[in-house]
Amino acid sequence: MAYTSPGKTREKIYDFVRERILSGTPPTTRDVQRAFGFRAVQSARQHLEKLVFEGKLAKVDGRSRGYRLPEFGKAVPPQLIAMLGRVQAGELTEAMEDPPEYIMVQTRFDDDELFALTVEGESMLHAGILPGDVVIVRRQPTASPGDIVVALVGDEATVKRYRERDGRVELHPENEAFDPIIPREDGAPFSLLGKVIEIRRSVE
Amino acid sequence: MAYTSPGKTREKIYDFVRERILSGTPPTTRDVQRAFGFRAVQSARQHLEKLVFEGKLAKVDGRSRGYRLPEFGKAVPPQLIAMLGRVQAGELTEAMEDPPEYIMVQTRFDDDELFALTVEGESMLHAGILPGDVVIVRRQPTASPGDIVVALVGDEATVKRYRERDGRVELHPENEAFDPIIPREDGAPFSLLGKVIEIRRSVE
DNA sequence: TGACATAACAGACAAATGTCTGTTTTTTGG
DNA sequence: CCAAAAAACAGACATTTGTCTGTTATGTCA
Repeated sequence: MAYTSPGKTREKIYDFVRERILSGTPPTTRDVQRAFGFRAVQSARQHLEKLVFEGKLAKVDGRSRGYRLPEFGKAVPPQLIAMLGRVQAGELTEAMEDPPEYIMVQTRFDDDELFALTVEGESMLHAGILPGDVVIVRRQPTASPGDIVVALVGDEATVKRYRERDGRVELHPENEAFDPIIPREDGAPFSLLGKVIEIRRSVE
Repeated sequence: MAYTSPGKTREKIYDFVRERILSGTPPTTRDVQRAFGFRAVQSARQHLEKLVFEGKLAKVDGRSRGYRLPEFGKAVPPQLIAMLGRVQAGELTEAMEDPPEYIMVQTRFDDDELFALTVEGESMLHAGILPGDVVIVRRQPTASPGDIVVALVGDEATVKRYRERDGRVELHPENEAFDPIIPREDGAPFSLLGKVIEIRRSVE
């Protein structure tokens, strides 16, 4: 490879490695070599080791594809969580799609206490939650008044604002066209699935 | 390792591998061997290959740590994009925070044509965009009527609905309390920064 | 019980990958 | 221009990892 001014190529290598780590497969030393057209492995290795020395990359010695992003030590690591779909027999199951879909989130919660769901209906319009929005939910059996929660009412998953009134749970829509759900009153089986911690909308 | 009934161990291996892939480092055959206490590499390999055959895992032959989640072949790779902050001298610059903040997105667009921004104000309330929401924006100099765009009006970045009327550009809020902005009329310098492609809200 | 499929083991080779020593070329900065 | 630093190259060895052939043990099911 042609000679470049100090740091120039290193920066590109950093970008390349970062990209690869984020996409799920850290590169091997020779991956980097090939990607940059080095004629010697050592050229790639030198840059990589320097990046580690500078603290811009971390590394597990001796293991293949051992480069990591250091900031993930302290910062919130990205996690993939499953998109859940239909409601079946009283519980949410993975969507029908054969390849189950995942979305990437960054939270301090553990990924197995999280799931995501596509919102149907306009009952939370005034809370800024529209049909088609994806909500990311943390599984928890209880909630605090004011929380936006996902609950199973009958065999339908629904997103509502959690309230308490006279010691009873109430699920409030945020749209005048809908009525509050007062679980024990209308006899529908009720269970709290979790609390909404993030909302996403794609508008391409 | 003790003998187990058919499929039993295989299922656990699948969970193990999936976990490892999701957490960023696919395991090696011998990682699996060790994790399950097999005394032969082939034991692990046999299970892994069968999982691939069943379609539950995908694999890049010959490469180290070559196991993948099958759905990931086509999925969009995640990217980190910069959170932009204040408006300075007519253009958006990176927020003051020393460690520049990044957020992870998955889109088909290139990461250097994307940026993210925190929404201030309630002018897009009825479009489900609240103060504090993060919008992910694709830089583009033009837009189509109906798009939600980010524009620089004066020296303030603003999120509005893009409209055209009599061949003139209009920026419409979605909240009666605000008035449309008709750029060339009130003489304020105007430039279109880009189009909003995603909205995110954290509600922890 | 016996035939068959599956699970697990043994040992080895080959390819990929990490690592090393030393040299040459180019850039940088005074 | 010169010395020092950085970049790139060359070639090799060691370890890790993928892969293979064949064998033994255990579970399944009629």
